Amino acid sequence: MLSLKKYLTEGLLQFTILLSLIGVRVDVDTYLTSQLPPLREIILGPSSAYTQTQFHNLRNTLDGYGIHPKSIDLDNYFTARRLLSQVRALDRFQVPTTEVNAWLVHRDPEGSVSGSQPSSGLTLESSSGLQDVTGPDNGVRESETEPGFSEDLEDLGAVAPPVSGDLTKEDIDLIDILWRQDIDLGAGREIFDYSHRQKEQDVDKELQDGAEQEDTWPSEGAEALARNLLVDGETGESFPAQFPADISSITEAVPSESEPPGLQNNLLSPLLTETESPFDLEQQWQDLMSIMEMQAMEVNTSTSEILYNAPPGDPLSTNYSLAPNTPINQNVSLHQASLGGCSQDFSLFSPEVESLPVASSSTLLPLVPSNSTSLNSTFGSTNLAGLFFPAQLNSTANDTAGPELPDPLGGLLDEAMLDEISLMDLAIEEGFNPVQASQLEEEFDSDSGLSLDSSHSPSSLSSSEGSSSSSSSSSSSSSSSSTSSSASSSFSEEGAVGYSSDSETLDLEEAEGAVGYQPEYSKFCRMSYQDPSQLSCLPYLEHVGHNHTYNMAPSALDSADLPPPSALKKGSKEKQADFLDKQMSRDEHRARAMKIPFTNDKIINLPVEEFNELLSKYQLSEAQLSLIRDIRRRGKNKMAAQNCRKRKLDTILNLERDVEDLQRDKARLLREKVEFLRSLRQMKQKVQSLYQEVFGRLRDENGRPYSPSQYALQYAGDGSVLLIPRTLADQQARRQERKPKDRRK
DNA sequence: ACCCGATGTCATGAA
DNA sequence: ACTTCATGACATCGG
Repeated sequence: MLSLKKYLTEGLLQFTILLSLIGVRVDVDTYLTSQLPPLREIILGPSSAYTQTQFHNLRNTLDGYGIHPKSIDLDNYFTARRLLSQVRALDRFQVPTTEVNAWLVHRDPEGSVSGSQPSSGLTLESSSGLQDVTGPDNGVRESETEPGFSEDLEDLGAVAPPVSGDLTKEDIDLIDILWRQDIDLGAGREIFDYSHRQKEQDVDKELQDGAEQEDTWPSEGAEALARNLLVDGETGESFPAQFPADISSITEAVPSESEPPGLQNNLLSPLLTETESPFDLEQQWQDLMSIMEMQAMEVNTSTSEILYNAPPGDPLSTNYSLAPNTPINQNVSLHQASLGGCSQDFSLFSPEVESLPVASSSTLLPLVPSNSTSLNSTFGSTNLAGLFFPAQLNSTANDTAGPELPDPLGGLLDEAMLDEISLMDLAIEEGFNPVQASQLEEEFDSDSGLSLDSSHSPSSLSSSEGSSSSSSSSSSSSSSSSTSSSASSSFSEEGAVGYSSDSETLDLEEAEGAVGYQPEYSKFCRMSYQDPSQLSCLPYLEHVGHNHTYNMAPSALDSADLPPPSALKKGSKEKQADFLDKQMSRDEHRARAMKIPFTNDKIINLPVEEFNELLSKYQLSEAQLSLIRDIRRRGKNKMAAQNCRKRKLDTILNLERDVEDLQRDKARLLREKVEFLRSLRQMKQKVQSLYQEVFGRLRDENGRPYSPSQYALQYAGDGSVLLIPRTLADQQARRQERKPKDRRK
């Protein structure tokens, strides 16, 4: 029952958290499931975590709403999906190690492949590790995961110092921080702004240095983050600069590397593949589109200059500029980049808009490569990547698309994202109240703590009761189990209290770490163990029974059962003797006064039949019989009371544990949410960059670039990409923006 | 003297 | 009807 209850509660909690993480959007599953396994493997590489996901279920639900396998969102999608799977797994049972492994596997390939994203990979891993911490092995996990996390943070250049490894602590702080972040992150614009600015500031320099990027990124990324953050408030409207900057940065970065085409492919392909946003793809896309549109509107002038007027020295810039001229492989690249999934989300454009751009080849001309059939075909197939890739690159891009998941751009973005995340994490951790963490830990170990305390308290008593040692083993074992339940079990089941020294040693050994965590527990344990009635409960322990203690008192009873005084410890001996004398239950005294021929233990613990037989053997007066019955009643009630109290304690302890577990799970889920948001940001950034590239390559009939202020790209539900006037785009963007907000409310 | 925790006891209800 | 158990309430005891 308890397990089931716990399971349900945890499941509900996790589910709730999951919903919140997803942004209360249930369609996450659809996104996740929509993805094709092979793609996943290609992109992410083999990972146990991914393999376990069930595609078929989700696919069914997709029905035309699915994400294109090659869509840019795949990466985010997979991550989200992985997270979901993990979350779900949590409901059933928590296998920390597996989770951690999954993260590592997933991220390593990216980091390694994309030199530009080392930090991101690290952060992801670390975050995942932290998240995974939950579970029975908390301590171990924490220890294991945290180092990585801290490292990641350092790599990222995170300002905040690594927090202690305590998950609980982190979890607590994380929750608050994450929630705040959610609010902040919820807005897609911020992300974009951030990404743009980063690109502007950092990408240019860092991208150029292929190998150096990794090293430089963390610090710069952090700076960029800071800048972005500052700007974010404003960014809703300050996009203009970003647009050009991004493109320029990309162009520059590509040339910097030895092989521009390869780089481009890497960049594009990874971007496309990596982005997987299972959850709020629609929303994300909408936000992205709106942002992009806004940016285009505002920035177009500047962007156009930057994009089209790339620095002469930059090969990339030249390539890009040329790219429009060479429509060749755009299709291919586009397929890789596959925006199809996105296109659905971008349903913003009305049929009108679509018709316009499509109809007018002039507007779309740049997009429509000679090779490519129509824009719709290329884009519809979900490939915007082609647009981004130069013709030269395109060929390579196609081949490499799968393996090259990590792209320079993605890496850059990821890093930037990671920086933010790391900062967030740090903040969270910092926010984490050490006291709380310590408390959590103590609570965690409280069980063991109980066992220890129990052992101690009994020890003093044990001296008095040498004979009880036999029972002690059982009691000790139960206490040693360390869980409150165990303690309870010892009471209820055996009723015998472990007074023997053995029990103490065992408890100590087993409960080592937990010692002294919570005095309360110790008290509880002691209470439970102490009671003599427990001993008396067992017939075979009668001689040792709780009455037994009274018997032991030298003066008190003349019963032969009493253990030799020698057995008692000297110090405790007298003490106990006095105690026993005084304590000698009133019933004991009364029984003695009434000259009852048998021990109270027997009176209390004998089965009814035997008890009746016993009574029948003696000629007892009414007063004696009455007393005996009262003794029996009181004795039993005493044990019952003890059991009841023990039960209460157990329930309380269990509840505490459950609370701790739930808190841990919550913290982990929040962490996962952060990571998910991170991936979402990355995706958005990638999409934005792609958008910029595509738009930048568009040329009108005269071969001149379109003005971002006048035109914008629209993603149709069918996967096609249309070039439409700004006014229309803005209108559509506004419409879509409203919907998501309304949903949330 | 007072408080508090532990324990015992009683009354009551349920099984 | 009797016994046992569970539990709230109260009393007691010792620190």
